[in-house]
Amino acid sequence: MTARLDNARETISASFFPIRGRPQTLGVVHPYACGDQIYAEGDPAHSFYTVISGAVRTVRHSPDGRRQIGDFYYAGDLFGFEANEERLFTAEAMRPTRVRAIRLEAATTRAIIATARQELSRAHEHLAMLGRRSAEEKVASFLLELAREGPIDRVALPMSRQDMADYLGLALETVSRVLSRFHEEDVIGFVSCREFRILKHSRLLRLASA
Amino acid sequence: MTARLDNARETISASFFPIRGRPQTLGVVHPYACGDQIYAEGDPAHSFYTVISGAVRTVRHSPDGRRQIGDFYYAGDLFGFEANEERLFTAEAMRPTRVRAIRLEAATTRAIIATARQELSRAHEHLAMLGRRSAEEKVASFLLELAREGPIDRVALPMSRQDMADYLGLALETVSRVLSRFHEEDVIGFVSCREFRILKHSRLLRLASA
DNA sequence: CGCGCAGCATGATCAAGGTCAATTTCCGGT
DNA sequence: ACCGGAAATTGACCTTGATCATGCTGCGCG
Repeated sequence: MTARLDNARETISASFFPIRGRPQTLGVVHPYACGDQIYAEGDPAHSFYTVISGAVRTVRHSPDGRRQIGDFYYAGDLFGFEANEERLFTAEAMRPTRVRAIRLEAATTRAIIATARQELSRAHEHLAMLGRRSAEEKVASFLLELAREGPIDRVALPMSRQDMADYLGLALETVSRVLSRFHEEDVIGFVSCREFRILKHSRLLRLASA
Repeated sequence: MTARLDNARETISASFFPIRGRPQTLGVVHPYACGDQIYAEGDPAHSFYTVISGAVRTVRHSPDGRRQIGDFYYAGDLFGFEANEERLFTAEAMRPTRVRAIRLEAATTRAIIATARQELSRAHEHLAMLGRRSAEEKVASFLLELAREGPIDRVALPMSRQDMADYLGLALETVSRVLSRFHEEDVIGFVSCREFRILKHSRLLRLASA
């Protein structure tokens, strides 16, 4: 999310992941196919996870079927630290994904705090994103967020329009329309509908106005 | 930051929470008048806090002046645990308030995790509140939330309509209108404009449909 | 005791974005 | 290469809630 977060991530990796070839003794690796549940809302929360490869989303359904996405997680990200005994969100693989599950009892306090920090940081960013902002602003900052690491051309959109919509609190069609408008105005270009490049970075920044 | 937390772990032993009547020696008590800043966006985050009495809100301003409220905190609540080195929100007293500040180095790991968990839990609740919900649903669940502890009649609204609006991602006028409608339909009754009672609890629950 | 101000309520208007519906495009499987 | 279904785009229309404007109410204070 932020540079600081990136730092945090590296710090964690340093302390928690294999250091200089030391064997990875902690945690169990699980593979998931696209769409598989990693855990479900209501499950007991005994572990947290690191994404080895692939992509994960956390979702929550309201009784009337509306969907809210908590966050998206990619390789290197930590997820699944819950504030409560039970899961509040369901975690699903968005494509073939490998994660390492770390039981809370087995984890170091330091790793737990690091995970909590990252989750909190993400939640706060997401909060700021949802409050009183226009569809254009939401989509623009979302695209910029995606493009943070990696080159500005050929940024992947690992999620569907529906996922983006449920993350941003918009309708699928609105997301699509805003993307089309950005394309129209050559702010972004589409390689395919799941991959874009930023053509006018400063313009996009202005549109996001975060 | 990580280094500091690490230190904290070693510094442990002095348990922060009152365990079996042992006096709380840790932390410094600060009094604030209504409107005072406890900390500001951008400040270094070296402490977290417990509310002794009064009420606190955390706020964030976007460049164009829009305001987003992170959360409201009352007596007994913990707040001010940041995922980053710097404060992302400003904390302000909403009326005469006393807080206890605990420096991170002085805090136990346990207290830090407890704070992080509470903050994360609140952020997630708030997230679910902001995504794709109608004004009525937002206001209804907010009122129910306020009434959670304490009796159903005479629930205090410690914040202004503007604060409620900035918390829910609505305009002040919308909040006012929805409250009026609830009043109209005898779902709630107003003692004064800052104090209400729930008349039709089940109806309010249905309106919230969380 | 009334003045003045801040907070709240309410009314009229309008635009952003949601909804419904029809195509079109993208892909994977045979 | 072709087909079929899912995902994405696009259009027409309508609802929700924002905005602007005005009036009301409670309350601190000279």
